[in-house]
Amino acid sequence: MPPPRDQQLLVKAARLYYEEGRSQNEIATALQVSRSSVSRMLTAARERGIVRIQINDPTGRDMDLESELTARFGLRDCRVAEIHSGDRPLSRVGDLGARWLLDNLHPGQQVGVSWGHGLQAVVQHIPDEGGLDVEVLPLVGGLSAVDSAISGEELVRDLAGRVGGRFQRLHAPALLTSKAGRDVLLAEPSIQRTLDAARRVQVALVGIGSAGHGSSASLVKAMSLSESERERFDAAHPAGDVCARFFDAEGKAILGPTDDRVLGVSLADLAAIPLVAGVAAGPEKAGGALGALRTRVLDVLVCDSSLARALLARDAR
Amino acid sequence: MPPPRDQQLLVKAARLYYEEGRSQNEIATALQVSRSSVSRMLTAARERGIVRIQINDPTGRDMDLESELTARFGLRDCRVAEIHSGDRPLSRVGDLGARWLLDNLHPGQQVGVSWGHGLQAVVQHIPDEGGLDVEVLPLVGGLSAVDSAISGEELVRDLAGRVGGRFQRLHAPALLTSKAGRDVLLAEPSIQRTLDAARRVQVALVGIGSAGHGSSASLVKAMSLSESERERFDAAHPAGDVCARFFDAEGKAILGPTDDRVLGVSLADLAAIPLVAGVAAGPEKAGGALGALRTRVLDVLVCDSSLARALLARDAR
DNA sequence: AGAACGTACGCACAAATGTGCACATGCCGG
DNA sequence: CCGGCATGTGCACATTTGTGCGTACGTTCT
Repeated sequence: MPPPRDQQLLVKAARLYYEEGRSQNEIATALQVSRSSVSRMLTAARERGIVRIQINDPTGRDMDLESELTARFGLRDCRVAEIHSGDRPLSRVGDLGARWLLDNLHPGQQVGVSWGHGLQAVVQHIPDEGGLDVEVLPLVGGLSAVDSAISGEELVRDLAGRVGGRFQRLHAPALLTSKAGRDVLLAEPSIQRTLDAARRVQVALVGIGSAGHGSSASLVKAMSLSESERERFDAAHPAGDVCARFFDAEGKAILGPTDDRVLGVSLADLAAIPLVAGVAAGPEKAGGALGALRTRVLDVLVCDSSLARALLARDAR
Repeated sequence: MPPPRDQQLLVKAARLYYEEGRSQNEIATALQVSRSSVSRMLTAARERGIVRIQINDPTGRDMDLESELTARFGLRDCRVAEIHSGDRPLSRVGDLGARWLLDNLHPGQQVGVSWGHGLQAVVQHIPDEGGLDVEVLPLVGGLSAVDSAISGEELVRDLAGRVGGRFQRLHAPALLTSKAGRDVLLAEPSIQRTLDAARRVQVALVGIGSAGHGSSASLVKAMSLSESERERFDAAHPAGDVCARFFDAEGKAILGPTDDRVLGVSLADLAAIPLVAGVAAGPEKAGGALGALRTRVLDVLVCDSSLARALLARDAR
């Protein structure tokens, strides 16, 4: 057999062609092969994945805000939906979130999701094509108390259906009325197993709650805090939550009874996940999103331009 | 001014050309423009970054081991140097590490580094070309007690010089003989500032120490532990360290006196950094590297094939 | 309004690229 | 040892792609 196509040579040809922009003729001379070989080598390089061509659609995105947010908050990636009057921000953010997820989720991986309107919007915008072979996991328990439209259970199943993957369920509520109650459930092998798997996902997609808005408000109610607990919680100045884990405006986790009654991954667990994306829409979420960014748990932010501007203004130095 | 080239159309053309492999003629018909316009649109798409072409050099890498490690330990990326008899593993790993860093470090970002032979090898393999405009920061204090060849101070300066960026110094030792001593230094504004900046880097590159080998051994000495402290430390079964932060074989951080005397970022700080890469070479590092992977602080591993195989064997399920 | 400019378009031609074919080379199995 | 068989190469030709030029159209400035 003749020597298998020399990888080294393929790489060299690809560099000359795609990076330095030389013609195949020049490359042929430089590498001492015929021009037609160069043509074939480049084809081989593309086929073998040595050359990767990806297209990145900036339509409807505000790249300036994206790079400012990326720099300011040390993010790995950022998607900002340009909102024109009349647009439904949530829908545009959902679209960008869906595209981000499809760009960053690779076959064979696991992905964890929380819940919320933002997440729901993302999942709705994922085309129902299947064939990705990923596993979808819930990062927190179910929420019966909150608006049923945004239940996590559904979201996990719907997402798995659309991308064409498997999923696991977490047969437990997200919020318990006591730490003891939560700990009993945590001891359940099936719950432990799912939660352990959730901690090991490669990609997590979470909604960002903001104090007093949407589910964040309902969450607090569902914990049925005593008066003193409630006071203690308020004294810590909660700014928002991710996966029902609250933090203040500086991004400091708020522990104590409110945290002990949550069944789901912790903020530290999230920090350990290689790629965590937060989704939020609307300037009223600025408080929560700012705190979330400062927890440094998020690697990626998907939001709309008005929220982006609010974040940059509030974080002004 | 006529409306700027329709982004939407550029994207559509790029998709048809690069993803579906249609000829420019077909695209011209489909989009109702002349073929020459299609040619120009594609050029524009490349210039505006809508189409990105990257080449990925698999030379000297074992892609099979890479994907196995990636899957097994939930990494975001992995580079495994194929070692043939006679190669110096460290040199090959350094080369891959350098290439990884150049692929993942973007202009305007900050990068944090620790120290060690592995890091030194990486820095040596970075071509002295400059023009990247990044800032290099030390993640831990200096090490005078350990082999001077691997001092972090030098590494930071050398790396900054090669990539052509700025750097900051941490005017303090990594290891103190008491927590009080460290806390005094931590209170220094200049030190606090640098360390704060180090916590905010977008990319971190760290060496992985393994208990009893290389600098890990010297580190313990330099802390001058009392007998009881030493016993307590050993009882926790240290498997290795990253940035002088020790952990056991399960990846659990080892706190206590040994940890309190370190001046540098913590494991939790590292977990919060969006992209952390660990570098290690040689199968004797398996213990430390396995623990490090299990801390889930690392997003990326750069190693050689013998270490990769040792890791997979030890982690067998 | 009209000049001056910048951008985009199509045509036609030149240059670059892809590919069918014939042939070389190393390996295997009878 | 010799005929497949698989892989790689160069040649010649067909197709595809890039680009200079003349033109059209909208914006801005005078």
